[in-house]
Amino acid sequence: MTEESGQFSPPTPKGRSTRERIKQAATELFAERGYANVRITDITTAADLSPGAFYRYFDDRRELMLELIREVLAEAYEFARSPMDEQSLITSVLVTTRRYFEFYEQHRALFGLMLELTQTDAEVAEVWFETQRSFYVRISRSLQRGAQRGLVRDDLDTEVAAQLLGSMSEFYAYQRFVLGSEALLKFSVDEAARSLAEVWVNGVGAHDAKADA
Amino acid sequence: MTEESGQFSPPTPKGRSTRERIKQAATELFAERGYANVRITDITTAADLSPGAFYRYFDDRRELMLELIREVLAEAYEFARSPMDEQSLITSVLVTTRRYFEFYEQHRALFGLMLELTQTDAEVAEVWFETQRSFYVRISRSLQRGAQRGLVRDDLDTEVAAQLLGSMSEFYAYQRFVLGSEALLKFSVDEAARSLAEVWVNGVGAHDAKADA
Amino acid sequence: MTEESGQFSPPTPKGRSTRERIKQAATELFAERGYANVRITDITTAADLSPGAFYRYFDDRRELMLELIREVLAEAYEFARSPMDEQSLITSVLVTTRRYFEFYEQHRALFGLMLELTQTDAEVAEVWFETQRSFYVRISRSLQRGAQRGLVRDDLDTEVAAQLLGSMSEFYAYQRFVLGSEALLKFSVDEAARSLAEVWVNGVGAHDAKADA
Amino acid sequence: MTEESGQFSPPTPKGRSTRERIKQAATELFAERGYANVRITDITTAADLSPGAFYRYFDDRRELMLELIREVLAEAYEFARSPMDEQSLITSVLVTTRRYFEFYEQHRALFGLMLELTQTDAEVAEVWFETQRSFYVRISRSLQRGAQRGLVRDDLDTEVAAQLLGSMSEFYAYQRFVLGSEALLKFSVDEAARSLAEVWVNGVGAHDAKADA
DNA sequence: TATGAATGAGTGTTCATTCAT
DNA sequence: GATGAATGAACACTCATTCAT
Repeated sequence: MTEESGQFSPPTPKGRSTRERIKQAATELFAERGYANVRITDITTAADLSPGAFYRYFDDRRELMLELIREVLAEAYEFARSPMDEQSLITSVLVTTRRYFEFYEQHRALFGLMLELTQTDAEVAEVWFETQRSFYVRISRSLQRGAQRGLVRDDLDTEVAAQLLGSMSEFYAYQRFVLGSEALLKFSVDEAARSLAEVWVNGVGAHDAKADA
Repeated sequence: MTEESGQFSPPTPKGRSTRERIKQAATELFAERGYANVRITDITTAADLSPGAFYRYFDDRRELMLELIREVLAEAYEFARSPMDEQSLITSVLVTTRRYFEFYEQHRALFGLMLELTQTDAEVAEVWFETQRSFYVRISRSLQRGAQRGLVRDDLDTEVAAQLLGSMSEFYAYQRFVLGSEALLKFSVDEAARSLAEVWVNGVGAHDAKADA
Repeated sequence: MTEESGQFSPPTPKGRSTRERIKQAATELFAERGYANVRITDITTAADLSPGAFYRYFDDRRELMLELIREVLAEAYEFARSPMDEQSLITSVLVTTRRYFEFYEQHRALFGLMLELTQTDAEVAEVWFETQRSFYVRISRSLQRGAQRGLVRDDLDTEVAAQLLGSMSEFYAYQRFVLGSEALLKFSVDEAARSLAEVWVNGVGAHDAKADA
Repeated sequence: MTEESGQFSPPTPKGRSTRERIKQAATELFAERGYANVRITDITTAADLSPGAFYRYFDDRRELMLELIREVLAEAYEFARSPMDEQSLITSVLVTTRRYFEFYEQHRALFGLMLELTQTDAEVAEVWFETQRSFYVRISRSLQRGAQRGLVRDDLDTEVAAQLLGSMSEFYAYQRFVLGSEALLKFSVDEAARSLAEVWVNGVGAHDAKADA
């Protein structure tokens, strides 16, 4: 009656599978119609359940949504913390970018959800920012290492640069995988990843720029 | 019965001012709470009107929202079409970026609205994409001119590059001005603009990269 | 301010013409969509007026409707009181029926209105019943005269017969002119009138029926 | 999204009984006040339900109304198709008329509803016309058989006659049972039925009319 | 005489949520 | 664990009506 902390863990296998079915159904529906346009009964119907069943597993739609987002961001966080390959800068960036795009595409439903809700839901914003931070930190560190080895301009503010470069990847992925922006579809994901790596590496690389000649 | 297309144009000054008041109130409320959390009566109350008054001027909340977004994007479109200064590449990018950030900050309420809704509302997506396209075209052309003058690498795919660079600016602006992301606030807008211009120019500039040495 | 009895009589010619325009527009709209589906603004729009103008001439929609119905029924009442031709019974009935159908067709909009509203509006029912009564009286008297001359069965209850015969004409007219019932359209109005007169005259006529032989 | 055609069929007995309660309550209210003056909350209140419950069983007021009318007309249709007694013409007509009046009186609420709405609702008109058609066909056939046996004038257009005679019965019933027209109440239903049968039989019977002597 | 802006009560409808079965 | 009936607050939207201009 009065238990209200944390998420409900069903004791039986049947219960656990039902809970998963709800999450699965919700993910698909959110992707199709957006959070605002999905009713709880839509979810239960899609999961082949009665309306009442929902409340055995979640308090409300928001709780379910938060759980979904937390899960994907936790995975992304791990992803961001995995060791960076000690290859050449451009290869390294390329590999990372490709993996990132793969991950983003696979979870596009939830990334879309996140972007629909960050402005409105402080908790969504918070978990997202936290994950971003870990990405930015990772990029920033990588840039610092590059600077030490003379591969990266040493006058570069690695923090801002990391934010900018991260933004570029994330927004490109958002537009491509979530919005399906036609303009971007002219090029393959791989071409985009390659261009991105080039711009990135050049953007921060040490060299004799002629740009302002 | 008969399709009423286009928007209602009040014949009297009083009507016109009321219509504007509604738009103003709505913009503010959308910014504060997000589209999904604003009721029509919230808008009319904020505009000091009775609920019914809304429907004299708009069919529904969506129509109003679309008009707001269309307007700001039309302005942005003009902005994107204004001639690019024939200065040095980096100065040019810097100036443009600053102006873009200014514009974005000033209209952050509506850009936020747009990002909340693109996934859900096809018409929002469409007008936004169209505006983006004009930005991308502009950037792309500018890169081509740069390549002809030897300022920009000639092996660069200017279209993808334009999309990537545009993405970087837009998402940075979104995170900074709409979400108010703390991580970004460590640096001033001007620093960000400067870094962005540098990364950008270097990213595409002709030079002797040492990155892969 | 406090004048509230009877209907408003506009002092100026312009006012009078506007009042008529409203009545005209209302009649047409009621015919097209039925009373329940006509808004006051529909009427004023059709009459090329602003919503407020309506209230200069009528208290509300019901008052206007009642006036329209009263007018047509007053005319019908006069029609019912006009002297019956002293011709042969069948010719007389035929002529009357034809005239009745003509009148009904011409005013089908208002007869339809009446039938939509009698169940609901006691005043409509009352004025209609009164008019019917005068029709029934007339038919009844005519039957009595016929009986005196040996043209009509003398065992006939002329009152009930009058009601039945009146019902037949009125409902036929309603179905044909108001509802436009397709089934009835197979025959011309004239054929229907002729058949009606025959059935009628035979139905009440003195004769040696073989029906129950 | 997907068109939900047909009516909702509650899976449990409780649901079925609630659905019936709504229909019952609606029928009574429509009879009392007319369709236009019955709110959905009036119905749910009368059925001892909350407003929302209505929508579990019906899409809107119109759907409910259509179902009620369809049901009564389906029953009437069966009634009209039941075999005609092979008695003397007048007895046969009398018996049928009495049964028809009984049926009409019993369902006066819905016949009233029908007449309020035929002008406005094309679907109501359609189902009504169809039922009428079956009545007319039946009368027409009966007249044809009578003509073959010499009981009915052979110069009679049985189709028009059937329409006229049907109209007479139907409208009489409408005025008497739905409107409760005072003028008609002077005579008992039985007297009316008898007179109607007489007029009817004489109206179409073979005989030596003196009417035009 | 006419306009059109504004009102606000009234109503239909949705949907998260509860609960008896 | 699951159902589905029922609730009722919330909200969108309509439209008769008033009134300053």
